[in-house]
Amino acid sequence: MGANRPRRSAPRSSRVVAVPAPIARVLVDSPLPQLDRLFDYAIPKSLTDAALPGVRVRVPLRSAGRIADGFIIELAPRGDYPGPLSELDSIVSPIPVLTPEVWALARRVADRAAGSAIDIVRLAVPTRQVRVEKAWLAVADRRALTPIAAAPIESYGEAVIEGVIAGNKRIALDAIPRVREVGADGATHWVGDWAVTLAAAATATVAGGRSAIIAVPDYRDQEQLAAALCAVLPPERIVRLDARQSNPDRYRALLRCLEHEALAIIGNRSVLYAPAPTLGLIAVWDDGDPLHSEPLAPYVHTRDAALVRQQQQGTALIFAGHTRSTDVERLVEVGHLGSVSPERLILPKIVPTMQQSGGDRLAAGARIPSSAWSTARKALESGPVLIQVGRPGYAPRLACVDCGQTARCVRCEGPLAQRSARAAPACQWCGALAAQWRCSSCEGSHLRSIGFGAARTAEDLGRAFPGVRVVVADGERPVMTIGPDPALVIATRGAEPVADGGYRAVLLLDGERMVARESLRVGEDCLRWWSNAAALCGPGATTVLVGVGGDLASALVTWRQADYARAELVDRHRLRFPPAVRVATITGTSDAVSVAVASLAVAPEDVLGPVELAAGGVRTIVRMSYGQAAGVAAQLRAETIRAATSRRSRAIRPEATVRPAPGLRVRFDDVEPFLEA
DNA sequence: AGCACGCCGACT
DNA sequence: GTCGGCGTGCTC
Repeated sequence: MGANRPRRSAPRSSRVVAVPAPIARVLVDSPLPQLDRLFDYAIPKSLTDAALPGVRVRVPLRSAGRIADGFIIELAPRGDYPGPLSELDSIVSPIPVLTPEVWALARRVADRAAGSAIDIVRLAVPTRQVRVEKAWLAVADRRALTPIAAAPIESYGEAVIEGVIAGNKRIALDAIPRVREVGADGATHWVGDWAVTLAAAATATVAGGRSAIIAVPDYRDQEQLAAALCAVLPPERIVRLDARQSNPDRYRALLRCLEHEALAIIGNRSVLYAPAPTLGLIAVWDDGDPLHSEPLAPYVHTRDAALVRQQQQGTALIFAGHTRSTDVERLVEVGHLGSVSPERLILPKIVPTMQQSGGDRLAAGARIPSSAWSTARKALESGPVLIQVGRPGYAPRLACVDCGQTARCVRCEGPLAQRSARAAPACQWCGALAAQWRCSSCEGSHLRSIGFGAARTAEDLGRAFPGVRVVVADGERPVMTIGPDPALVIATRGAEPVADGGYRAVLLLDGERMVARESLRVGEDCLRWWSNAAALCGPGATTVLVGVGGDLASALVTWRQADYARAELVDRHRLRFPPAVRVATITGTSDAVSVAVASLAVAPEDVLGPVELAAGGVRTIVRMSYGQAAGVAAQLRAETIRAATSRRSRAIRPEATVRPAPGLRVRFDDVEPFLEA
């Protein structure tokens, strides 16, 4: 940028002197990796006033033969492009919706992930809504908002969290496992204590004249946080910004973020890309939840976006949770994050129960030991009881009566399951009803169910506790809250409602099955699911963990999740597994992948693969140290562009048997396929 | 992605 | 002689 400064110093009477016609550098909205850079455009006279950095524009793009969308990133007196410049076609809206901070974040985050900045910008900036914009512009007088008074943040020692915020420190924060009642506008809500703490932290930030961004994994968490915030901040200080909103709502929220007064901005993962007036705090709740991992390219995790933005803007940073992800533990160990725990430990009462049950003859009895039964029975006298199960539906798996083989769809080989007691068995992949099912190995035609889904558990428990209300909460039928009256709440992990006053007891079922799952993160995930459920207990309530022993059970019982993460990380270091190392998953045509991998400066033992993919093409996983990652990402980006521009790969094999997706795809830090490699 | 430019075979 | 095939490369 310095090279493009005007040559002459500005004359005194600037109005009469012709300024050299400035050019606009534009980020074009195109999915093509080779267009992920700035293009210079001349600014026509009619647009000089409105052509400001951050505005959405339309520009001609020769080869696409059309007008493309884009954003002015910067203005310069002259460009370095030697050819003749095209002119900006038009300015979509005069509002600079892409702020310099968000642009810098998008660029850096995309570079780290070997992806396109525009893919991040698209998450950051919703499309323009004319009506919303007009309404916003019509509010001419933006009166100063009333100042906010900070209340002390409880339970973490005097001024500890306030010090973190004021000193722009970075910490991992252990949340307190209990529920609290918060009141706003006469109504009261029960929320996790974590929401109260983060709301208080946001308030302290806003009171200091700075904004706070808080990212939560899902809508249920967002509702809790919103309720806690409403109790301590006026509504004009709170902005919600998430993917679930309609586009007009998102645009309205974005415009509010462009105002100048400090705000508390909450939402799910993409909230990290919100513009924020003087950002002072970034907080992430439960960073181990997979919902924090962005499913769209370039697949940037909330945690990474938070770390980059913290570094760029020098804000305070809080990763809060009941458990500690190995990723956050690693950051604590390298000294990037401090660690803050509650002043006084509040431990939920947790009892592990290795299997073998009392003699209840009901089906559910087979997996609920008698001690858990009696805990539930007693607790149901005074309030709601939570039963956490592993799977939704009725029968999560079906098998052939005759040979025991898992029943599979005749069309696509997907596993069959039963949604409810009366539903016909159907394929879990393609949804086809298995009407004329025949066992593929023994020709049998009768099915039996394997395992228990939430609906089946509900049915059995309802029979065991006649007259008690039974509520099923899962991904399909979400339940946010439960009243204080006795009820059996059967919820799949992660879908547990918050109960008024907390649950009187919590039963964690199917643990054995959850632990048996093949995944790098099973341990972390299970501990997180169980801890989050146990944290919903009311005072004195008992959590029973059924059928699991060992390190996981003792980490839960002693409530020492950080110790578990530490031990887990030692193993990951020994095995060179993430997050001890970073990994890049490279997929594409066999040629493109092997050329790309060969160009990387990594040791041969860190190249895992290639493996053939069913969809065609191959996949190779490359692991690297954190120090190597920037170089590897840059190289993979160059290879992606090369694969996208040279068409030889397609021409060489016109009659290939399976047609793989053209080009090269790169994804960083996707741990799921790691074990298969 | 689209679209123009460019360098070799059948054509009025 | 030239019309047009698609392989190659660029997009301010």
